[in-house]
Amino acid sequence: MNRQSRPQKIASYDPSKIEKKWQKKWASSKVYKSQERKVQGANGSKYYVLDMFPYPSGEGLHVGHPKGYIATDIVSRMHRMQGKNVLHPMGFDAFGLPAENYAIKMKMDPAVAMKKNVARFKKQLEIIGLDYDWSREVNTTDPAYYKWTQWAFLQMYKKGLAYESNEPVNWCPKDKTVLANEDVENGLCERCGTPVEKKPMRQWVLKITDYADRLLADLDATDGSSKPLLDWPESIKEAQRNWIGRSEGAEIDFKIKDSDKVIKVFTTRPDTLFGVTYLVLAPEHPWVKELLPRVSNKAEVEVYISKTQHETEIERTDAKRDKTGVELKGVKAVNPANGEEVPVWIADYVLADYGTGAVMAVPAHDERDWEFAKKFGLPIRHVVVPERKATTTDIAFHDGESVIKRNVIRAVVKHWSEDKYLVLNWNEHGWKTFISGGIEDGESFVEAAVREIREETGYKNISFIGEIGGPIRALFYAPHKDQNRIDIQQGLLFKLKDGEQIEVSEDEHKKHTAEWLPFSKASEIFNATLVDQVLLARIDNHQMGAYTDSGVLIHSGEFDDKASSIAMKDITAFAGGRWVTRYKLRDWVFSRQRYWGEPIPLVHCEKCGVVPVPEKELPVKLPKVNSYEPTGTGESPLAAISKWVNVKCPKCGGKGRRETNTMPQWAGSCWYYLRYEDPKNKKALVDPKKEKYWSPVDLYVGGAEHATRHLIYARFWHKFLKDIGVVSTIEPFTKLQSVGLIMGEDGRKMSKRFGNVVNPDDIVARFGADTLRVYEMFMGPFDQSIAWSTDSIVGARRFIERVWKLVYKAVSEYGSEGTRAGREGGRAQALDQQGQTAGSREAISDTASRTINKAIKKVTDDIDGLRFNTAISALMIAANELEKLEAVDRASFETYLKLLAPFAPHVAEELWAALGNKKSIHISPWPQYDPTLAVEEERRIIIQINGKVRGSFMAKNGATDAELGSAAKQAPEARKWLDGKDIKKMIVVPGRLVNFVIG
RNA sequence: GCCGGGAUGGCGGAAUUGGUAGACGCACACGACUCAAAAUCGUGCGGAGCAAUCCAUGGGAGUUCGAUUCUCCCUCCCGGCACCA
Repeated sequence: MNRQSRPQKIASYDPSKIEKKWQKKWASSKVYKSQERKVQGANGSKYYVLDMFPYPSGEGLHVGHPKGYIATDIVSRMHRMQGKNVLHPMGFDAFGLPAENYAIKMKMDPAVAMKKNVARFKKQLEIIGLDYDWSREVNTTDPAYYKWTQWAFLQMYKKGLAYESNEPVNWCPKDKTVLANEDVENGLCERCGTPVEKKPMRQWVLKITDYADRLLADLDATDGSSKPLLDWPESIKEAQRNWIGRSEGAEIDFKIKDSDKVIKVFTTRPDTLFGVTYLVLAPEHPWVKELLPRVSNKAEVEVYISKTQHETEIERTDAKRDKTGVELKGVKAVNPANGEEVPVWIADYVLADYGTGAVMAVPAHDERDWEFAKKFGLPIRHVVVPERKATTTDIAFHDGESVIKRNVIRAVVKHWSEDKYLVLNWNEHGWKTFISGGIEDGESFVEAAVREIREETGYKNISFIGEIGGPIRALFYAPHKDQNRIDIQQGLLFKLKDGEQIEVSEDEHKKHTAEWLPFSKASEIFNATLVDQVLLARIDNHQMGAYTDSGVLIHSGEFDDKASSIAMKDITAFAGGRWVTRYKLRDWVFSRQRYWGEPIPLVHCEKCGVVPVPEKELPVKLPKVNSYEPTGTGESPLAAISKWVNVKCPKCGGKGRRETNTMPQWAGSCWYYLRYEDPKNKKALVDPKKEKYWSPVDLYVGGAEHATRHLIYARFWHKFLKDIGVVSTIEPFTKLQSVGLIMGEDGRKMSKRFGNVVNPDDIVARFGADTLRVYEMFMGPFDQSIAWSTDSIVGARRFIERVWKLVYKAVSEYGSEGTRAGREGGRAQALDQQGQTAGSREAISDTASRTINKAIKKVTDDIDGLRFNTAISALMIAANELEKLEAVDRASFETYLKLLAPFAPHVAEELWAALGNKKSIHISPWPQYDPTLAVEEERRIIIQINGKVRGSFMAKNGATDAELGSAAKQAPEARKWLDGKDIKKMIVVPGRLVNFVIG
């Protein structure tokens, strides 16, 4: 090829020259504007791609932030080129603690600090070349925006979903505000890490629990077909399910003896009701105060209550901590199932705000109750036991024979010095079993066991270690007595002090001999009923405490012998209880005692009580104050501005006082995605027509850390807005994709604290925005956390430069030396002007178009599936293949640029223009995949011998199995293995492989 | 503890109705160009072995002609929930 004909006019790649130029041009020509005229278009043609809008902190962006924005940018660009009306907006979420704390630190007005930060963020986003429609920008701190946040709150208030409460709530002493449950992580304030205290405070609360069932159920809803309504990562759905924490169970009333009061308990295990041995109330339970006068140890109880009140959440909820509690002496509760009187305790392991604040304690079947009972010496009664049935025919239950029920002990005896167990070897049957026997009148379990051990083995110095969990029910046939037996077998663990023995009776000796079996040989123990195996497993796994699984009921009156799981509802009914559903989700504490948030639009009137601000007076603007510092008094700094606070009551005109609490950080983000659809509307939150056109969001991309806050809150608001007719869909976000973090080069989280922050501006300056974009998308699977590597980024840059050079092949090799392609935008010459033979031209363009065609499919599918790393890989492969060709026809190269355009919009646009195109590549039509081009004439067929790859050969497409088989047999690699061998079987996978199975 | 997701070369990662493991990129080595270096281009690059070949997708079993892919058990890592009755 004639290299001299390379056009001189295309300069070498210099991102700093082209990127700003195109960014300006795109903005001025409004390439990305989601035009209103299209709002009238067919509904199917819209595509709404949304990023979780940033919170403009003072630190600016690091390279991890734009990762999600680049992804949505790529997706939205492809959809735009595919002819859809794309909505890809951006805005800022700027109310709340972090911004306020930053402003206080910098001694600035939060509003001023926010403006500065927003400007900086926007600039940082701009240089990356993102295709946002900035005409739709929203900002949650803009009064024109928060007017509608306040409006939505008022609608909730009117529907009874916002209520005032004085319950104890999470209080952060450092940030001096109450926190929602969601803002507390392991008992610490999510923002500052300070241990959270429980404090009764006046606060506004949103009744999100009213929506708990819908929030949960719609996670698994389908869209009418079998497709899930929410195409969300399973991990996020699961996090929400956990957070909502639905559980079904029974509410059961325990009467207090000599009182008309009733203690309601909530339990998920009403089947264990007959095993209740005491009740426990939360120290805050309202009855505690009322019962106090009749409690004989009043002082002790009061000390305990005040102690628990002074604990932080982290102390209170530490499960590893020893159980504490105190009995309300003199108070008895009556078990409605059996009329038994049981003591009543208070203990801080029972939470006041879950269930009913009281539990029925069944130590035999609940680990916490077990621990508590052991510590305070309370009785333990087993009522649910696992069942084992003999299965071998000789000892399986015989139909028709009589059935005997017995209480039996099984003694597991450890050797005094070795890791061995004492078993009986039954002469007649050859069984090895643990020692067992019935209980005689007046004997305890341990006494019975000690007697049996002595009688059967002669060992006499025995010490008791403990019960091996609860009893086990065993069903089997005893051949020597001709009877079916139902044994309730209690396992007991012993250890011998020494080997001293007494004489064993002749009788016993005939039956069996004692033997020591090492633990490793435990499988030799006769296991027809499996009871001994269960005992060993319990010892091995240290499961000697509560039995928490289901099983068969005992000591349960008329419910004996029934399956516990089936008896649950019957026992509930029998005890006069109710079947109920409970959630872990708590109502959303919605007020903050801080300045920087939306004012809550309510007025407190001496006469009328709480009065909502009339809608026409919205927004209630946040006034300027002299001091932003939180007061810590339970009032926000707004309380100090008497001009603002003191208003006329909207209802009676009398003296009123504005609510001074503000909304939490998460308020504005609950509905911002709706405002983008109609950002300037002064009359409504969103115009119903526009809402109907754009909603729901088709793709939502953001951090997984929002799983149990923003994403639950937003779903809650959305469902409420649906209920009042503001929105048309039951869920806001159809598809959700979480972004994997970009870690620092040291593998730690990117943070100023670790000094490992990489600034995107620096990367753009050094390598260009296109390189940054390609690199971030190429790093690995999009949702995975991967460490940044400035070393590896050169790969992305090299790739772009190789594409840049490919343009020479496209414009010159077929063109004359007069080609003016280049920065002047001269149009490339048509293919056939140069002296090439038609045949080779065709061959080359055929190869090129096949290469491109493959890439079209892969790139399109991968962008749709958000597999950007493999899409880029496909682009690299295509570039490598094009490079090998002597020339590339223009059409193929232009198609290639289109595929590249979403990833590297500046380079693609520059080269596109260099080829003479006048309109932006970003509004050119997306290429179509041609399946006929994918059909190849020949394919490589793999030869396998016994499943191992031994060679390959080329075969015509469409060759029959027989043809492939004989061709494979002829191949030298196959001959080597097949000669002199018997071919037992031949497997042909058409178009793939031939496998010979030989002896 | 319960639930969800993972584990593949020196590194990031490819590979799905079970069919050539390691695509693509980084790093590295050698070669070309250069006075030299950088850049660029070319070649190689899982391990062992001169080779034939063998071993290899966290570990162990199983199903199969054939397993990174399916089943069971185990280990470790990440994430969510957690004294929620």
